[in-house]
Amino acid sequence: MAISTAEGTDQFSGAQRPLYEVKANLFKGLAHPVRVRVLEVLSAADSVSVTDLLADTGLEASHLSQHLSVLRRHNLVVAERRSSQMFYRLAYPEVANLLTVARSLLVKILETTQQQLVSTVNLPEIVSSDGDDGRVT
Amino acid sequence: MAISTAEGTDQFSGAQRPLYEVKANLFKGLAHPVRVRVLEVLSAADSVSVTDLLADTGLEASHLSQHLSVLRRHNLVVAERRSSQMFYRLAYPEVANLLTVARSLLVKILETTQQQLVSTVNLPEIVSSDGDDGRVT
DNA sequence: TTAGGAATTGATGAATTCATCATATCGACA
DNA sequence: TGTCGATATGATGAATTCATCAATTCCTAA
Repeated sequence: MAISTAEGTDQFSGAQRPLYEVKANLFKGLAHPVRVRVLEVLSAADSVSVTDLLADTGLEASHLSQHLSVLRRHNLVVAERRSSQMFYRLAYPEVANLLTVARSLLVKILETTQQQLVSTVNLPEIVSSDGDDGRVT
Repeated sequence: MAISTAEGTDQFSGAQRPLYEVKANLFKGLAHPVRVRVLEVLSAADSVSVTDLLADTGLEASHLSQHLSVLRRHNLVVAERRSSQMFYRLAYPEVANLLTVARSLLVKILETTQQQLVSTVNLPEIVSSDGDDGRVT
């Protein structure tokens, strides 16, 4: 097909990558519930420790870590060590914008398809730790 | 993990799907260069025929069709038959917004990571048909 | 009423992503 | 300096997505 994939799959593989490939790759980075959840949590707080994220998501540490690694690789988050813990935050406020706009679109779509939105409050097994008021982001 | 996947992978599988899963699923629908490209083309025109999309992308018909099917399943586009041809358009203008916001984020990211944006004009094998001036969307 | 163009569907192997487990690194502090 | 808590990395099989090819449906016009 016309759309080359020869230059690699991240967004750093040389100058000649078409925008739509880079864009698709960005969406790939967002295309997992755990990663979306993490970004939502980070959108609502300046900086969150991995420990807190573990509590929030109920994930196994290595599993979360892999998803954080994906988010880092996509330059969506940045990590910083503070003494013994790692803290993550959004790399750019625009990441939160993207989630917000995605949500608006979803509202439209779900309205039309007769679905009801469910806030994150009633969700199975997401342990709500302090600071998380369950608001829909 | 805490995040259930038992309810299916589209956005229609019952009311109890957490927002972050639905959102992740939306991003999955966008996570392919062909689909992004198609949405970009549709963002710039009211309605485009499959024939034109074929010319634009250089894809094999069945391949394009599968991606169009994904976009339909995700409610991102709607199809309409006009005599012998199928015409596609964005299901909601918000779809275009999402692409625009994604682009802004990408500009930020690529600025930081020293990458240069490349317009779609110089891309290999994308046949530029009438109406497509190669502008970056 | 059938031939042909336009588009979709189905099937298949290849490639990618995911979840899980085991192991490794890094830093604080005893 | 050795050990423990915190996090990351590596390896593996399972699941999903992709690309390609063949077959099918739908429409139009001869």
